[in-house]
Amino acid sequence: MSTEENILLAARKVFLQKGFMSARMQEIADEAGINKALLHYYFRTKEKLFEQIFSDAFQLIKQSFTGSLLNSLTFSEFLRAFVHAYLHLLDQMPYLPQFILQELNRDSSRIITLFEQQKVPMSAIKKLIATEVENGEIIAIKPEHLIVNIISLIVFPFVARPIIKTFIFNQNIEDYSRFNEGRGEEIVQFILRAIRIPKNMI
Amino acid sequence: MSTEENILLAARKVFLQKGFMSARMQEIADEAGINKALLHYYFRTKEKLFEQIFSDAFQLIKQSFTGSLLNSLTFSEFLRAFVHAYLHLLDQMPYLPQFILQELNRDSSRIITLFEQQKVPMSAIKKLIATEVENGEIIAIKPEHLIVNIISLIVFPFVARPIIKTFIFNQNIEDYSRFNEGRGEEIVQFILRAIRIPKNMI
DNA sequence: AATTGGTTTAACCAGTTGGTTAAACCAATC
DNA sequence: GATTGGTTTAACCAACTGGTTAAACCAATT
Repeated sequence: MSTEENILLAARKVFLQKGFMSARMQEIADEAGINKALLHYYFRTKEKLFEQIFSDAFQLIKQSFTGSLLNSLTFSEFLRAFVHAYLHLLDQMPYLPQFILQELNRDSSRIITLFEQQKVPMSAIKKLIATEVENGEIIAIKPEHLIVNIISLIVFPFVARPIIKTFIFNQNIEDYSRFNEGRGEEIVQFILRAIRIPKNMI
Repeated sequence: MSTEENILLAARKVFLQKGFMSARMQEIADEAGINKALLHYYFRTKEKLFEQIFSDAFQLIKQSFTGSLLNSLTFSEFLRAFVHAYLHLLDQMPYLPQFILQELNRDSSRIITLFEQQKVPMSAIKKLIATEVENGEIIAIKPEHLIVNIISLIVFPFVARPIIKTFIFNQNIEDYSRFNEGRGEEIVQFILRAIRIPKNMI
């Protein structure tokens, strides 16, 4: 592993857990097993190093979205693919959402740069949903609400992990991990029930 | 308004927007229209001032939960009351969730103190849900999942506001505020549809 | 008139941070 | 064997932070 990759790996770990403000260049150097001078030798400033970590992190999320979209013809196909792809990513990087949200709230002007760099095919999924509504496959729902609902159900439990662990599971780790195991299918079924056409054959 | 209240108001504004680490005592003093010396005269340290803001903030959330629970006999009553009470609170303090989550992720040991101070009647709502499941009023669902789902749908859009504004609404403020207006009933109906018993009278 | 308590001003301290620099070191390459 | 480039060490700087202090100020109270 090259020194540069080594630094990026260490920086990702520190930045994701601490955020930009609380992250310390010294800690990144320690984590990478090098010294601070060499850190600045590779990435001149903290800001430059952070930029790379941040845009890489966002791209990971984007990919789980676009990937699921490309491989799906129906909405329910997309839903199941996306939920599991996203959850799989978050299992490996549980600090990812809080990191992204924290930094976007800290400096919301950053999102403009991000928006131009990383084009997310939002109109495609909106269209897919709208079409299924028109065809009577799912109930009438605004695509924006449905999209927000999906992402909320997936992401929020990770952002609120400490609070859920404590106030809902009383710090019982077993109960909590059992909850997490079934979470994916629970989300999929919950959403499918909420948007299916009721069969009122009275 | 007393100086103390004045300081607390200013501190709340700054802490909620910036978080503990990024908040500056000087900025709080400026916001309160006083100087830094007087700030330390009232609240000896930054930590002490923060503690008060934080526990006050958490209490507000707790109250919208317990209040809705006390005034409801059925789950759907609780659901509608809670969703609207919570959203009403967040309309006034949109930075509240991100603040709480950020600080709990920064120092998760803080949550233990919080848990002992602020007892949240979680078992009551769990029981209410379990009873309705047994009585066949709603579909079989684990209370933990349902509770997490409710809170996710309410809170997440506030935490992810900049990202939703940009990637879903293309910075179109009108579309976004129209989305927010209908959000409360959208959440209620979405959940009710997801947990109702299907009437399969074939 | 004297006292009191909230308040301001301004300077200061110690600690930490991101960043820089110069010198030496060392292994691979030429 | 000389050169080169990555690397370390250690010291340093300027800026900023939370916090303290002493002195003066001022309005209300006694």
